[in-house]
Amino acid sequence: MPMRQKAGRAMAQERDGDTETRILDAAHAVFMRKGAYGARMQEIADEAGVNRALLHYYFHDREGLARAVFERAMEEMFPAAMRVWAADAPFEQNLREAVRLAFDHLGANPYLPGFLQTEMHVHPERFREMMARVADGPLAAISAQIRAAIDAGHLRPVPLDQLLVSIHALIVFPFSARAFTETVLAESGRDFDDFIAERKETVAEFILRALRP
Amino acid sequence: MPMRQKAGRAMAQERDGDTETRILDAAHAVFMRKGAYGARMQEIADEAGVNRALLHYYFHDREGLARAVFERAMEEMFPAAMRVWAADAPFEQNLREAVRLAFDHLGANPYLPGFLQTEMHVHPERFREMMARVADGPLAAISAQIRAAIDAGHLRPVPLDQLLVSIHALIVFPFSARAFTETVLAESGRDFDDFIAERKETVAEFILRALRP
DNA sequence: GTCTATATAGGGATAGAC
DNA sequence: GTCTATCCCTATATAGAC
Repeated sequence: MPMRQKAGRAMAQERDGDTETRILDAAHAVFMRKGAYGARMQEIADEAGVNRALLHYYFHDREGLARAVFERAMEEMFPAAMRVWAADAPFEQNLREAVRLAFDHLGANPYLPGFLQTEMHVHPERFREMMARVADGPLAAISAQIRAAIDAGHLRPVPLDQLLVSIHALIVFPFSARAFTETVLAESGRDFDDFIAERKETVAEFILRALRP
Repeated sequence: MPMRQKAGRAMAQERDGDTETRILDAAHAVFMRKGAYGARMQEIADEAGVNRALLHYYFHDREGLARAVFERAMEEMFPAAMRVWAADAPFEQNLREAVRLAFDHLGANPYLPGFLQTEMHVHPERFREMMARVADGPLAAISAQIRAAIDAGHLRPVPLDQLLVSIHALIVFPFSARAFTETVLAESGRDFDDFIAERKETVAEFILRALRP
């Protein structure tokens, strides 16, 4: 139902990219702040510097917009991970690299996990479908490497699905539950970015030690 | 602003508890499903078996209702944890017990983390204030025990805040990111409840191994 | 305390001009 | 492609009867 004719270049607002992209970027920004639910179409239009009606012209309705933002975010998350686990390096090295990469990406998009969280709660079907399309590759690659490392005796045998969830939990949770994290940090008086920078190193270590045979 | 005169007992709908409690329970149930944002007041009223106007009578507005549900949920979460960490047992034993307890509670309220997640995103101030009131005690108790165990040489020295976040991540994330978890489980064809039951045992083990000196 | 009926606002979506 | 103007619906919130 959404119609996207990119034909004749626009003339007016040439600030960054074409109008459709500007709207998408604006929607992304607002959704990160307010969530896909509490975001007002007006606010998105303002942020994009266009009229509310244009949002409907390009994305039909709020759902179309949410879906587009969601899909682009997912597509950006996983291909990067894909490359790491495709590498033919030892498990330990790949893990460290993947963790570092994930933290860099989330550090640059700290509200992404919260948004995805909400989306996955409101539209679990869409999320699963999307995951299957974009994340099955990387997940399979990680699984294969873990299995191989276990078989080779480098890692303690652990249930694969538990480990996959644990790895993601240790990376994503500090962001998705940011307010919780900050409560903990209030004690030590530490800065969130600081905490994340340190975590980038300690998490891989934590996982590897837990997996020692 | 919310007014709660519990004076004269009600006469009609006596099904479970007084009306205020029934409304609160209903709001809890609906919020778990739809989130505090997408929930309709009508749906809550239906679930409680009362009229929409009564919701306003007791809780003034949707925000008041959300706050009440949120506060009760938080107050139920942490006192239980409190008791465990107050026990004068070895760290390892307390950890296993606390993990088991947490999983039991979340297993019975699987959508609670998602709800809290959203609340903490939309009202970070309220969340922090609430955390300070209800969770600082338990957190301090855990911290003290970990520090003592490290000083005694039973645990590898690790940054305390990192560990606190990691422990909670490993427990909460599978629920808060349930759709993600289920995607992972789709591979192994396993059931969510099954996965959680197993996790109750493996997570403590995972943490303790990661902390070996 | 609990209901019915109603005021009111806010926002999503569309029609149509330019 | 982009804007203005408007329709319409939904949900919240209140007033007032019982």
